[in-house]
Amino acid sequence: MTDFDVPGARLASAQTNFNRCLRVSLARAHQPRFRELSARKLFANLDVRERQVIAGKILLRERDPCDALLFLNTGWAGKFVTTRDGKRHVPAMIVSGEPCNLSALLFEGADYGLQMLTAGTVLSVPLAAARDLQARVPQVAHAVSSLFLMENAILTQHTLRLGRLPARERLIHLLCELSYRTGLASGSSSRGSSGSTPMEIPITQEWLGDLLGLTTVHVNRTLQQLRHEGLLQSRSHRIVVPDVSLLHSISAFDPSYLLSPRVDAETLMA
Amino acid sequence: MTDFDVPGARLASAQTNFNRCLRVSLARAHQPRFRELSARKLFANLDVRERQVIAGKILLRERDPCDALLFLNTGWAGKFVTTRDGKRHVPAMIVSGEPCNLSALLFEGADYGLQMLTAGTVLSVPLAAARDLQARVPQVAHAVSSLFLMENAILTQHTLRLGRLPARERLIHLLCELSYRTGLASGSSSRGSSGSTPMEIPITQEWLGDLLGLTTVHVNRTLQQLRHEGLLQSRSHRIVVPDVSLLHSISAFDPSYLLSPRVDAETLMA
DNA sequence: CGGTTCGTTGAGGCCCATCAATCTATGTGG
DNA sequence: CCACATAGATTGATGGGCCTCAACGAACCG
Repeated sequence: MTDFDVPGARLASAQTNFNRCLRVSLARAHQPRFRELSARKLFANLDVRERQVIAGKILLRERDPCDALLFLNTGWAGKFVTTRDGKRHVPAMIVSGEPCNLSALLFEGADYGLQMLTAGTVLSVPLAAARDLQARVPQVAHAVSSLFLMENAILTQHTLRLGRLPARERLIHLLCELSYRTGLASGSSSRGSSGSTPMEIPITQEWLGDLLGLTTVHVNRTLQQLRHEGLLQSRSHRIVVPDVSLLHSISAFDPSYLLSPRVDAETLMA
Repeated sequence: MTDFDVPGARLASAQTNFNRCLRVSLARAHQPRFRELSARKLFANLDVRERQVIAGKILLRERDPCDALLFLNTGWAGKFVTTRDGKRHVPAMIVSGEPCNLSALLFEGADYGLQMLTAGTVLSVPLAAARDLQARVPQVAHAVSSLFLMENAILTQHTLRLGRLPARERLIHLLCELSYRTGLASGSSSRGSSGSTPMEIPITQEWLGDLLGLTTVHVNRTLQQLRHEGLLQSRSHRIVVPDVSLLHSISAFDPSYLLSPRVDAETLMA
């Protein structure tokens, strides 16, 4: 159950990875200006640490105070809360490149826990420094708002899934969203050819259930159904979607909430 | 279906009402410094308009562009989205004093519609001016982030309701949240005495269903159950909770996500 | 007073939860 | 190298919460 700072040579790249995370997050929020802005100017003096963590590692306990802003550099993680009757609820997944505890910037103590689903690496920025930057640099403040907005859009869609979709559609809709968040949207196959776009999600059926408001038993049966339809395969700890575009074609998934044109940061900063 | 700018004498108070809305929003987000900061200094030159609107008025249509930042001054409103199969989903309610379309600050076009549940008044700030302010004044940027965070926390709790609670608890939990958001928390009876705290919510059972992921039929039956338990009365368009503290006592509702101490703005602005 | 919206009630059925057992994969220690 | 432990996946039986369809009553409004 140990994890450790990445030593030596890899430490030098912590700063680089942090910038990459910010670029990923902000590019996803369509703030193109930040791709260049952030890297050199804004975060040059930050004390970014990179940590390797094992699968199952709890990065943050519910209601624990926290003195760092975390980004997930590689791997998969999830937020969780424990209800009074002992059940677990998962309000959100976190994929690589996304911020983990944005609320820490404004809120003392997270209202959720944070656990790794896989092994991976986590970047951390001292909270005081991050807050200072947010307060002093308008571009940073704007970037923070953009990230909050993205989380809001994702949460809003999640309420739609939970409130309005039956299990099968709930699952498909989630998989579609994750395909976009991991950058594997159907049309954007990196090769120009018309090859299928595979996606692999390292998640247990228990996590899926807690995320989708279903029991593991029903998640299992729903997965079987989708397996029989040829939409996915599932092994232990793992769901494989051989062709993401197939999912998109049958789900009428509208990714605009993840992609819509935002106000260009440039016009705001002028 | 007409609505109009408030003429003459009342127009003069638009600015005042806007400041009140900001104070309400930010005080709720525990940013005490803003109570004084915002009123005179920050928003002095904004062209705030106040509009009276009738019940049922659609303030914003889904996917419509929008050129104003809206605050709900008085009355009740709700966000809604229409699913592909024609059903309506309600991701959030808006009570007086809360921002309506925060996302407009960063996002071209809302991804939800906005409708009044009651008659009321709406304050609007030209979007360009609001964005300018957000970009130039760190305090405003920080305030915006605070408001996003508050929405975020409310959405997160909503996913817990939808994903983990049965109809009865879902409804009670919602009522508890609304009691806090309207400032009618059980303990905070304005008179020091131990009188009961009543709350009145002007909402139809159809809206409740679309908000809680239930059918109107089942909302109706659940309300009947709570009525028989003496927890509430419901008339047409209206739910009355005679004693909010009763609800709180049976629901184990934890309002910390609405109340927890935030980072004081003062320390950030120093 | 007629139309429209909202609320209410009943019958029937399905989706999904619950309970419980079995199976598999993985890892661990003797 | 095997017995054992553990976590996750799978399967079946049963039941209940909530949906669906449909009709009627009640309140509101022009």
